[in-house]
Amino acid sequence: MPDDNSSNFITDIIDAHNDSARFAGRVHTRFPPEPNGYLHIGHAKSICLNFGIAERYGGLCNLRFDDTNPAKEEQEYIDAITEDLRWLGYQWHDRVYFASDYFDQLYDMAVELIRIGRAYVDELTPEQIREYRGSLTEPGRESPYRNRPVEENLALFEKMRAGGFQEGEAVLRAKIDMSSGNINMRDPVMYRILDTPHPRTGDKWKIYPMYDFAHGQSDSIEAITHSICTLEYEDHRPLYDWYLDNIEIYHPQQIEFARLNLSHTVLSKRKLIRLVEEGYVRGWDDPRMPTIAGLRRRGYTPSAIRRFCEEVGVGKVKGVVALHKLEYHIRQDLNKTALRVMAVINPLKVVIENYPDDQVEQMEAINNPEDESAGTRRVPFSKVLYIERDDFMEDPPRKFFRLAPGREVRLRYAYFITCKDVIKDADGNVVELRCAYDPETRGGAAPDGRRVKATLHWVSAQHAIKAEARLYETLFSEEYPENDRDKDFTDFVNPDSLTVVDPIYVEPHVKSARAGDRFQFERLAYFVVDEESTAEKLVFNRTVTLRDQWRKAQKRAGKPAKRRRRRKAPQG
RNA sequence: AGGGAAGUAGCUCAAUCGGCAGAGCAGGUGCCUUUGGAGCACAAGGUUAAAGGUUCGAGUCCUUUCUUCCCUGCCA
Repeated sequence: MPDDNSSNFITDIIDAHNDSARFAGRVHTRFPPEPNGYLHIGHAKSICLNFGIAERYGGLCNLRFDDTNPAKEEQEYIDAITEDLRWLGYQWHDRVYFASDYFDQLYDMAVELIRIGRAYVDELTPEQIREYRGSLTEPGRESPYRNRPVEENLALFEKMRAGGFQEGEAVLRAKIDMSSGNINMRDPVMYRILDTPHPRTGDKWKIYPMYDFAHGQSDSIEAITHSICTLEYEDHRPLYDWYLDNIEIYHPQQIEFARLNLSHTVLSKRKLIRLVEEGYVRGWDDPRMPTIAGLRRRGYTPSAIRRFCEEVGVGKVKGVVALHKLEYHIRQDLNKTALRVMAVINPLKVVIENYPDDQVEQMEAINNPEDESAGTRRVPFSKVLYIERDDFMEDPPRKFFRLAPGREVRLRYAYFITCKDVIKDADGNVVELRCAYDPETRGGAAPDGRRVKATLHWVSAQHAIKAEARLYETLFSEEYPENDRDKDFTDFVNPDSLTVVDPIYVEPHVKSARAGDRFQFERLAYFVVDEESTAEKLVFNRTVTLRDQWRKAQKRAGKPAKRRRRRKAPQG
């Protein structure tokens, strides 16, 4: 956000560069996704950082797809990433680039390194290359092909390009230092042979540059000033610098920061793709996924995600941010903007005995107490209602202030009612409440000034519309599903991460809601209309529950909130 | 003595040139309420990983130690 004035170690570096005029005061960043998966909340941090810094300094931020490995990359991902970025609200105008746009230039740079004796074609097998590389504590050995004459290397590299080798038969390597403590400097591979068509260049190339040989030069070509990446590239910076220095082209500054980790989920593409392919979720945009597409479908807003990213900040310390911090921001946002509506998820029938059989009243309700301009609506009230089953206890504990036999409570925007009788089935389950209302309390206030301790939400049984609710819990039951070395993270997938309740009963006002509309079901949670909704039936995704101090109080008292246990969806 | 990096409140981050260690969230207490779930107020929370040194003064500078993380793809 442009109004974010907080400094961090990256802005300190940029300020120093500006003071020394290293980049003549320019600030130009880039967001470089590889199109091999969907964007997730961790990418959002990088996006906010790169675009945010450009904005802050009046600079630019490019979108660049890092598409150097056609074996893994697909057009589907390019499209999805573009859509997610737009949804988050960032602008790159016409500055969308592809590393593959630079394949010709990269090839020329490679030829140049061969010419000056700093690159060679190696015909060791992949296994041999691994052996020759040495280990973390032992130096590597030089390849027998390392000192071929320039002309031979030139000819061989041309043969690689022309398809004269099979995959794995030859690579182009930089000639650096096989005894370096930094393994990335032990003659890294620059080009490998891949007989795979590329989504953008088709069959033109048989050889593809490695990340290290493509990224820095792409930054250079685009005149990037600050190339911000994650911590695992710290070891690559000497190589980033080496290529630029030896090719002798404009030299941006690579800066590494700690990627985002979030509790109760995983944020690596490799793991997310497993969740999708192994069927733990319904797809990349499953509302339980930490992907941008999943969060969008879950009902998250771009501004909540952006504020979250601003709040977690940027540093070099690896840590895990608690999921509740993300939830805090979406509640904060939705509290100000979501329309309030009444809905009953787990119904208990209430009959108002002294209310006229066929009477229907339209009660005026406030759409959003946080936003007067949202106006009011009318909610039908009649003799037979549903309230939330959790809002009644036959034998309530001391601090339970809701409905109980003989007790009076308020029905929101309607009347005070008193529970007169409890009707049970043969098994002793409560199936219906017989209540009396006080006609003097219409609208919810008593002329005699008497007060009630609770206000309940309700719907009129004959007017309520039926809908489906998808209640989500965390995707993983463990806070850190990746930290058990003996178990696979999928062992910790939460079996209760999705509970479908069908039907729930919603006040008729929402009948015309459309996919993407967000509501607060009062006293329960925020919900968003899912794209699978039809004209006949709305489907609601629970974005996040309201903060629940009753449940918290129960925990504190050491009594599990028995009546609040998640119930199974009714049949049907 | 393989290379690289990081240690400040429960979590995520601040702390200008060396000058009284702060904030948000979580947790706590209380107030209020026609959402008991909104809102508000208050308090608490620290041997700045440790030891030593320089200094009138060290989270910050120097030395040593400890802990944790990353690196042996023809992935990015």
